[in-house]
Amino acid sequence: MATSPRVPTVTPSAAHLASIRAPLLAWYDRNKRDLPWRRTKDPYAIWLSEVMLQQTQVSTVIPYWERFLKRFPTALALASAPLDDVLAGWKGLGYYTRARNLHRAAQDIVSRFGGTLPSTAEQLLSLPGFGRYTAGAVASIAFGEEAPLVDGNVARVLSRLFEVEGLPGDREREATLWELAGLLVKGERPGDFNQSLMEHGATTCRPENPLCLLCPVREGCVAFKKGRVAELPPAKVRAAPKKLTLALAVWAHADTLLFARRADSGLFGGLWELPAAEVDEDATVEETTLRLTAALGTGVKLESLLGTVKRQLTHRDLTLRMYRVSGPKRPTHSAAFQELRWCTPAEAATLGMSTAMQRALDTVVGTQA
DNA sequence: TAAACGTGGAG
DNA sequence: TCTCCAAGTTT
Repeated sequence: MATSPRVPTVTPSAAHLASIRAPLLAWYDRNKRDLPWRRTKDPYAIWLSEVMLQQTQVSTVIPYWERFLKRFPTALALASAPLDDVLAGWKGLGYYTRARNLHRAAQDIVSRFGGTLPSTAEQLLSLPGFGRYTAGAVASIAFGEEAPLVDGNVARVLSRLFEVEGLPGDREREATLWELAGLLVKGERPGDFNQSLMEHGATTCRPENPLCLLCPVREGCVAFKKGRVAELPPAKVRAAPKKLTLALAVWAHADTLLFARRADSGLFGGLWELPAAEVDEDATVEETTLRLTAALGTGVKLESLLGTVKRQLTHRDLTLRMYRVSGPKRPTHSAAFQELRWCTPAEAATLGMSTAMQRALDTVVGTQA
């Protein structure tokens, strides 16, 4: 099948590339932040940092990274741990599929690579949770491969430096950015260079109010030259969050409450919760009773509304309604959940649980006290 | 391919 | 309070 040659949007000269690479690397050596994962050469620890940093801010990640590494110090330790423990270690970080993929990848690393991470981007790409970015990051930073990477920072920096047009997600734009990143990474210290690009984007070439006066590569920046820094790259269009209302069953027995583990896929996949059923925003008590009865597989009676928790997720406008419920027969399993368990709030605190659910739990436990 | 997937920090 | 978003991947 013939493929038409793609016309490059930009064709930077060797001089232009050189005017960026060396100054940026030198700037990085002088200005890089002292981050804990920059003090290690352990590929596993570096991989962990890259996964945690996906869509997550540095300051949030630091304590998680240190705690997780103590609990699961090697790929082998992680592979051997129960998924439940891994999710508990990820508790509160969000995007929980990352934790499940991390766990699966560790098991692949043990079974396919003898417990040691493979060293090339191409091999890493075959592991769960490794996309193009993470493969390039681990290959270059941990193993010194001249593998490019493009994250949000790099996309912004390169868009400005080379005046790359197009909206985030545009195919041709993405191809151009990866091509530029691939040209720039060739040379000494590819891992440090990749990090310099990201560090520059995070601290200087920021989305809003970039510090162009402090920029080490201002001379080579087409957007700066043309006064287009503020308009490149264009902001991404974001879909309005959809409403999701969940009725939560607060079923008390002795000093325990009923908890359920969600299905592995979808929102809060694999996490524990007060048993939840989706309801209409304006659902009646009868409708809510039916939904919770169906979810638990046994008849329940709604005693009272104990409270409501609202959370804003990126794509969801989440409302949690906590209902005290009772019933003639206490369930121990249900088709709607992977597992049911009666445990005390203290025991529940050690389970993998979303922050949203933790808030709901704190609310009802406070209500009962 | 567009949509789904969490959270807390910053302005 | 509210909007935007931060070192992306998966389906």
